[in-house]
Amino acid sequence: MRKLKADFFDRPTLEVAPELLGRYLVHENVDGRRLVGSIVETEAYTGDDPAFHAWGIVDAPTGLVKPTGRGYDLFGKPGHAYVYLIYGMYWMLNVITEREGVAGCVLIRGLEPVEGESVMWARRPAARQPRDLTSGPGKLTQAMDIDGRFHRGSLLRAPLYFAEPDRIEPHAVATSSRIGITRAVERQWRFFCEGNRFVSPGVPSDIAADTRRRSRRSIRKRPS
DNA sequence: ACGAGGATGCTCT
DNA sequence: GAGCATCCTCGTG
Repeated sequence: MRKLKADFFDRPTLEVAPELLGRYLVHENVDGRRLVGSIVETEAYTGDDPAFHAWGIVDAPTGLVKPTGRGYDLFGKPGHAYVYLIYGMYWMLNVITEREGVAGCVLIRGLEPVEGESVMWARRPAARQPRDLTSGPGKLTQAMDIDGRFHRGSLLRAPLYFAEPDRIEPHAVATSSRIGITRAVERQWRFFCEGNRFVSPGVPSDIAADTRRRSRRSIRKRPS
């Protein structure tokens, strides 16, 4: 099992995101226990992307980070971690993509446990069945013991890194709109292993927006 | 099997 | 003060 190197991530984000499927995320814990998951779901975010956190500090046509941009200096450092807290509770793990100076990253949204599953059960008390352990971006960071201490760190070496398994399980790659966003919902930038139980249960944002429209209309039509 | 609502903290307006 | 790349619990069928 070889670690993925910087050149894997030093490419267009829309190439990296689907190719991460079937590859491993490995956390070598301090107590020597290894937590390993096979990636089954990812999302791409780029500089030319209104849904991206770095939108606004990026020159939209080129995707280049403006030199005046505060923070986000790590964009353009392929293979590094962009980790942030969402809803005050859950950590999201992204890996930086693209060449130097260009903004982009891939959100890891789903893992299939490969090693250390007993540790994951202990870290995820709400889990009722195996799929509850890692089927979502917030769940998998809890299970894998990933939080803000990894922000800005390298994901090319221990304790946290990506790896090429001895054999990649055959899988069909499906796409959809990304989950939980309100902008650029028409972009089909979510990639997942079709039929895999560890894909997150969320509804793609274009479908969710359509469902909301329908339910509002039915309320309006209801006689009073 | 759904659906609604709450938790909770950081960033941006 | 609002919004957020989420998850969990507790209702109702």
